[in-house]
Amino acid sequence: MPATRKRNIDATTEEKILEAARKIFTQKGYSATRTRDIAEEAGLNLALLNYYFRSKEKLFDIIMLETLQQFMSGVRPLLSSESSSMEEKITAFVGNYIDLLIKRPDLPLFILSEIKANPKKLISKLGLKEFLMNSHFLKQFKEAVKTDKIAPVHPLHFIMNIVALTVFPFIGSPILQNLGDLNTGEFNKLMEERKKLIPQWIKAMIKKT
Amino acid sequence: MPATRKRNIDATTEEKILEAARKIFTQKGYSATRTRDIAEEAGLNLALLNYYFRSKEKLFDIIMLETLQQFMSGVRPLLSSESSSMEEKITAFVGNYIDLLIKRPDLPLFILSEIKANPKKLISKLGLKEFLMNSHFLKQFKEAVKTDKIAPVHPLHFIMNIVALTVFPFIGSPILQNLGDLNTGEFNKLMEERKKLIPQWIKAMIKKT
DNA sequence: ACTTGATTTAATCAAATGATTAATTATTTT
DNA sequence: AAAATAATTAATCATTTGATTAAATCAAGT
Repeated sequence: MPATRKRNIDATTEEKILEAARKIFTQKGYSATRTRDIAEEAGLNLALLNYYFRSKEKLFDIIMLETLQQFMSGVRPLLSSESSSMEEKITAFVGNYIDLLIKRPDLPLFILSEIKANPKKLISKLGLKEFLMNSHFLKQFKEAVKTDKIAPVHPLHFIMNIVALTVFPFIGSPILQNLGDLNTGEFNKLMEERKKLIPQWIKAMIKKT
Repeated sequence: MPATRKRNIDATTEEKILEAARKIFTQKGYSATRTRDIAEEAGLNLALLNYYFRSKEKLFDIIMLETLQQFMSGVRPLLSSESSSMEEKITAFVGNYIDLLIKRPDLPLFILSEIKANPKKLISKLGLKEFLMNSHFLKQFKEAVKTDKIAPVHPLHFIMNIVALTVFPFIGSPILQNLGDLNTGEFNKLMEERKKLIPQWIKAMIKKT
């Protein structure tokens, strides 16, 4: 019964497994990771994975839930705020995500691949829809369209564009780094630049012509 | 020896295998597809895969090469043309890709996932670098920066942005369709809109402020 | 019709892989 | 210290999976 174990010194076996699973799963995806890879990465006996987490799938579910929450947690309060302008929200959103993605660049491809493999199971766990639909951010956008301050397009275009400009470079980084002869440090410097640039670009895009 | 076989009526077993492999590989990726899935999809005995293509990996290599070529073929002549303006090239590029991706929406995630799993093997086969670096398109961009017609940013930002706005919606479509309560037809209609919108947006983005 | 070679099938193999077991070691409780 | 419980290990299972084999079927040339 690992759930109520006694020994609990140092970072614990359980945490080692989670850490290794996090690394391997996000790196290779569910199908391509072998439980043995995780055990080896953690420096532990294979049987311990099942002792602590019952199965590969259960372990994966934990990692995936945790990952989705991490991916959403930063953005919720940020887009809900009633006291910030739409532009401020965009700047905060972009800055927040680029910081996260510089630290964990393989999150987007991991999440999108697994959602494609299992949309029903995962999309609800993202909980994006319920949240975004009622967000102050969306209200501000619709209001700006209504009062003729910005060009009228489907809100989804607007959201797609912000996310695309922010997230896509990390999904395409192997190609893009190769294309620009950039090492990871140089690439990240470009991403840092985008924190300022994307809000400016978005602003220019939505301006009425 | 399938290479010099006699019988060759109807679309041939070989083509059936390729068709099935194309479908399953692009749908699930290399690791998650079982050779048995392909055989079943093709309605053929499993042993035929190896009879015709030697191994799962060799079959995959054929599909992947074909896919990368399809992904690049349209764009090469288009960005090389000496007789079109930069704006015209962007419009042609976006239109070309959105048409392709409406037909084959899972190409981008497939390609990007497999490149991540095996960058060395695949990036060279894309052959993007050699091509883009010498393209008329890039020359036009640099010239426009130099003559102060557009805002000076790293060319990679510019390329990222065009590709991101065009391709990302298809990568994120499960989430985006859910978010907007759209069926595939409605989603595609939005993508059609983007053929006109993206060039306008790009134009606005690069305008000097 | 017969022979030859290509194609197809059913059966099977060997390795990989997720999972379990039984024994061992370590820690906590009494 | 002894007993009880928890954690760990090595060995093994059962299934899946990519691949092969040997026999059967089919088409074309003679």
